[in-house]
Amino acid sequence: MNGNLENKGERLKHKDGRVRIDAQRNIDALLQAAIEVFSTSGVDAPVREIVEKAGVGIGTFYRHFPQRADLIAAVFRHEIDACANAAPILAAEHKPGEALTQWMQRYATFLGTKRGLASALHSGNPAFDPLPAYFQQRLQPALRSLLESAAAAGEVRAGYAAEDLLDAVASLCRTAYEHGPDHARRMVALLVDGLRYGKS
Amino acid sequence: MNGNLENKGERLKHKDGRVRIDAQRNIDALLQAAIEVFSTSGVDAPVREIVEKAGVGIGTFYRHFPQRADLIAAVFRHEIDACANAAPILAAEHKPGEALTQWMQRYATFLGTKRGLASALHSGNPAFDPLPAYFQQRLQPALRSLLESAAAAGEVRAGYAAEDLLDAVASLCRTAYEHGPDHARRMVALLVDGLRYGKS
DNA sequence: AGTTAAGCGGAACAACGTTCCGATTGTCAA
DNA sequence: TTGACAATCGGAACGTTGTTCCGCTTAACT
Repeated sequence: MNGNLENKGERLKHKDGRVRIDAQRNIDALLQAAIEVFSTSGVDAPVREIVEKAGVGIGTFYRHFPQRADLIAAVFRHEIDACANAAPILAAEHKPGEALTQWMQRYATFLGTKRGLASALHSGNPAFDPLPAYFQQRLQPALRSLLESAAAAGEVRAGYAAEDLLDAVASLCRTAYEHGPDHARRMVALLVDGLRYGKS
Repeated sequence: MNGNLENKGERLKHKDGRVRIDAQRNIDALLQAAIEVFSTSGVDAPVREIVEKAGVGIGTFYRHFPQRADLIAAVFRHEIDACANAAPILAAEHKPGEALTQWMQRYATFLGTKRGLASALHSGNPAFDPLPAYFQQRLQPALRSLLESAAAAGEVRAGYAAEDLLDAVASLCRTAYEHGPDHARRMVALLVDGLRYGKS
């Protein structure tokens, strides 16, 4: 996770290709405020509440996020990034099997956070269209790397695709979270232990 | 399905316990308009669009449905009633097994219509709280009656609870409708044929 | 027919997403 | 350093929503 929460993609600004520092500062402030407000008041929170917490004007908001949904999509991308970036960090701090276990729980937590966003994703708004692809593109390599390391170390069985595991945990969490977060954690742990079967 | 779309439950009006006929006429018009507008523009259609189609004022709307969600709930209840009331009619017109088959398709169609409402149900609005119970209370006896008749006639196997079948078809339709309405119909037909196994 | 309260209609309010534009300010050339 | 320009900023203002309010109308009973 880099310092700039969002580089505004590849859009070029001003004379050459850089973004003005005040603009970048406001973008960061807006994203940070949105993360906090969304977690407290949900994704339906008014734009004015976010801009107030960020300390910027409404016009500034709509300059960087032409539609409300663009902000939600940006927050979503940011959280995907944070989850994906956690993989190499965990891999460096723990043994391969333990890193895999912890990342799976991290992923499950992310899915739990995303609950409010799930219905927004299926709202048909075009702003959310690229998100599922981005989801796979970022998370799949992250998990695959952990998976291969753990398999190479002989801590888990090989032969399970990252894509399938991501889907399995996602559908597991969708129903499990209705029985409380603890239940979801146990089910995910159970799944990962299944990968360990016959190895430890 | 009776003439009055809605009797406003057990709420008593005027001197004794009756509702003024102009009020009842407007309630009927509003519900009828809502059914049409919801099927065209979805459940997010503006209140003003509904009252215009019904030919009444906004004040009249909010007199009978204090919140927008109350109208949605009333439409939902009405469609549940229509589905439940179809059971005895089908039972009178067809042989028990055929009546069961047709009602299941009728129920599946109802579930398809309800798609837009599904997300509204999980929105946390208290106006929708009593709906799931009403759903079971009305549909369960309707199906049980058809089921017992068909079993008594030796056309299907006995021993399957109405509640379980309702849930099964519901979850079947939730995923099947993403592959087109035809697919959902085939899956439901397949399930009912399963009940016939060894009988025809 | 007269009385009364329920019902009616729509202007008006509050909150929302979004647009617009004059004032501000970062950035580059000289 | 300074000037000039364009990107950026801020918030007033617009259009659309759900909802409230209240003077007028009318069904229903005596």
